[in-house]
Amino acid sequence: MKEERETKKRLLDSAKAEFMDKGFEKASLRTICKNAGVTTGALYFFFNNKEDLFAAIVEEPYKIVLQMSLEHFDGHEIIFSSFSAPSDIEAACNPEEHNDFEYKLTHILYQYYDEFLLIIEKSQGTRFENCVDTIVELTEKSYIFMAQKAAEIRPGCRVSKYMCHWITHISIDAFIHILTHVSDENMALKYVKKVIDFILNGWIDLVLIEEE
Amino acid sequence: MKEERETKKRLLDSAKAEFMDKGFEKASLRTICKNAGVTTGALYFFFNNKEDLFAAIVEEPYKIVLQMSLEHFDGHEIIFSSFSAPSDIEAACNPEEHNDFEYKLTHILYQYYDEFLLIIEKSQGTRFENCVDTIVELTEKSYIFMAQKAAEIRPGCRVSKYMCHWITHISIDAFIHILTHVSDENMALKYVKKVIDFILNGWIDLVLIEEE
Amino acid sequence: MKEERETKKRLLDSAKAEFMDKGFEKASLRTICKNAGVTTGALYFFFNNKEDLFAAIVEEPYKIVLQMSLEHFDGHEIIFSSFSAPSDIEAACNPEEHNDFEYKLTHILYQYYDEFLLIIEKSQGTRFENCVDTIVELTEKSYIFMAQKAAEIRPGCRVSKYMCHWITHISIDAFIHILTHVSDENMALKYVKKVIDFILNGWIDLVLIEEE
Amino acid sequence: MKEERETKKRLLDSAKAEFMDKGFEKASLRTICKNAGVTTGALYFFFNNKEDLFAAIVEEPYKIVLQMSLEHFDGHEIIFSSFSAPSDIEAACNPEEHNDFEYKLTHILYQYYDEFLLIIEKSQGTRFENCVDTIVELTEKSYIFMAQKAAEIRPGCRVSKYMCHWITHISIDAFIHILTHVSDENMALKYVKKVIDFILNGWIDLVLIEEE
DNA sequence: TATGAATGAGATTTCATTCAT
DNA sequence: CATGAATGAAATCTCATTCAT
Repeated sequence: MKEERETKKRLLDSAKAEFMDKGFEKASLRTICKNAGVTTGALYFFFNNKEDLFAAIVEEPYKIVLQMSLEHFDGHEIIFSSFSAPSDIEAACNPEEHNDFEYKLTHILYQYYDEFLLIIEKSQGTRFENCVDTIVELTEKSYIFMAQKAAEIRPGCRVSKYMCHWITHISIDAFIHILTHVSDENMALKYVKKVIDFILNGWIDLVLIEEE
Repeated sequence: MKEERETKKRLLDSAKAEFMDKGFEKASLRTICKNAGVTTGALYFFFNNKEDLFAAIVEEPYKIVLQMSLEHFDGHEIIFSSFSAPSDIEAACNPEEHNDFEYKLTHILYQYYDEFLLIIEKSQGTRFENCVDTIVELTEKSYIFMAQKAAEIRPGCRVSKYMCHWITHISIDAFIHILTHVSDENMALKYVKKVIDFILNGWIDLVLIEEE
Repeated sequence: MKEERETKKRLLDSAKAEFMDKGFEKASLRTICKNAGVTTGALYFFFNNKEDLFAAIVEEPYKIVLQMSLEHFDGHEIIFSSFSAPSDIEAACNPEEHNDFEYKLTHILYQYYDEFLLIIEKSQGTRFENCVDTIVELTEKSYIFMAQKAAEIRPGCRVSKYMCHWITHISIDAFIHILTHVSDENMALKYVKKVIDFILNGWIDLVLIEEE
Repeated sequence: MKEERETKKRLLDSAKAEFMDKGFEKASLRTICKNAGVTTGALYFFFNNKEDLFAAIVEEPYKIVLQMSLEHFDGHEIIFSSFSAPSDIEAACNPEEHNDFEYKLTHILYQYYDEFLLIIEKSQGTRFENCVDTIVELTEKSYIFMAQKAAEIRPGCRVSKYMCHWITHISIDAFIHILTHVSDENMALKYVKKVIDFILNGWIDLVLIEEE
């Protein structure tokens, strides 16, 4: 029993190192098995194939973030739906409101540091290669929703879909950039705050276009 | 003579399609040759190896952009060096000043649309895989230089290296995002302008940190 | 278990035949595998690469001879160091003294007949291609040492390094010549003896030069 | 006309360098042509194929040596045929008698230094790969003839074919060894003399076997 | 004389996966 | 639970040679 877990764990550790080193596609199952001290056959007892092995490493952390995001943005929409006065939007753009989710997200990212690096930088060739896009799409809806609310209040303005997409993209990309460039979580939190400020400050003018 | 060029051109076209489809590493020389209607040996008459073939497609466009950027940022530093009054920086941040370079750059990117897509998204495994980083590094110097000038004028402030890096990153990344999401050059130009406005508006507050 | 060994053995046998036939470089792994009745992939389960396959055939016999030689010549130098009278050298040149090592060597060579033929004549392109030179270098030291002792006793004489090298070369080459021309071990032994006599009779005059 | 010769000469020079560097089989015609400043097609105007190119470099020097040897050994046999007294053989073994041919041979070898190195060390895969054996066979006849004459005079003795072969082998091999280890012709001549002395001194005892 | 394009067969090596044991 | 053998297809690259121009 113990040994069983041992072997599986050794395989996962070895795989993590190999995937991190070479990326999914160039990683060699032979090497993974050799470093885990088992033969290739053993690997196929625990995992169905190469991608399954990769998934066994990254899937859980990814699901956590996905779930967190879904819950957050679902809540978001409910709040936005009740907006009526311009001041509501301003309030929603108040950075303080954001700290909670973004900080929790940052914490998760650093908790599963290796796993998210794998998803972000080494997942090409797996079903995780578009995870970031998925998160972007999910986040995008909120931005569009908020932008539309803002547009209703500012007459003569319409929402630029593309700019909503871009601002979402850099919002998510900021987390990735910080994760891949800053190893200390506390430092990361400061940068996250700075970036949020920067984005919230300017985003409305960016996504709203004055009709000609 | 004509046929000669024909074959090389057919190979380049076929290669472009295959690289675009599968990326450099997964692209198959066999397939490229088959689609070009020649044997693999023929390919090696024109190109030394797989990477050389890739380079034959993307090198020239890349060199153009690199050269353009070098010249632009060299000129930049000269201008910045002469700054003395705070108003100079404000003037430099005036979006109008930027239009020239950024618009020319955008034009080049769309002129060699396929080639830059290859560099950006399909060059992993070649010496072009870090081209974007190279451009970022090159651009970063200007941002840092400008930020330092701004810090001299605002007492009690210092420059955040990381934030300079990030703002450079999203500046360059914006071009990439637009190129990969917007196929019409005129539309792209509008977006470029919007993004520049957004960045120039907020960047100084982002890169300057108040000393505690 | 049995089959396992069977396949590896079949591969080694097939490889031996192919290397013998075409030499290392022109030998085809395809052919080796085809004749062994397996796919090329199978070969790479047992051996890392072409050279590893070659080494698997010849390494052990070579190590035996190398080890034997090292031990023999180490002992040699100890004996020589104690020489004082001219008669000691004469005694050392007594062919009877040599029989032991040279006969054992001959026996080993014939025991691994094919393997040594491969090393001697078919190893170009492998790390074994200079094995003979290695043995020559190793043997040469003894000749030089003995020659110097002889020179001390004959005043007005000095040692010709080149001639020491040449006599070593033909000493070793004699074994190779016999191995490649005489298939019967007993016959070979007689020839070895004859050759040793011939060399020992004349070598001192050959390697010593009268100073002018 | 001049250019024509120029091209052919450049090809030959380039080929000589490449063959010397890589040996016949690993030499690349592409490289040879590139270094000669012509295309592969041009090579095939002057030479029929790779081997023909090699032959164009080494054939003449080889023919000279072959012719010299044939004449020498033909003359030899005539002389030997007239032997009757034991003293005749002793006289024939007098090293002075040999100087003439061996010295002339040495001179030729050094005159075409590169070419003979090619034949000796780099001709594997061409029809010249057995040139040395050919010369040995040719020389061997003389040794056997002389040995038989000697045997007639020493009753109870017979000739060892193998030993005749070996002594011939080292006689020829000595020239090769000197050529490949000594670059100065005058030094080489001294070594040739030494070696001839060594061989002539002992060879009769070597090739004659006392009948049991 | 010489070019330059093209052939076509060959080489070694890598790899995820399967399966009987 | 794990072994270890084996598959089979694919990969890039090299090369001597040919031939129309």
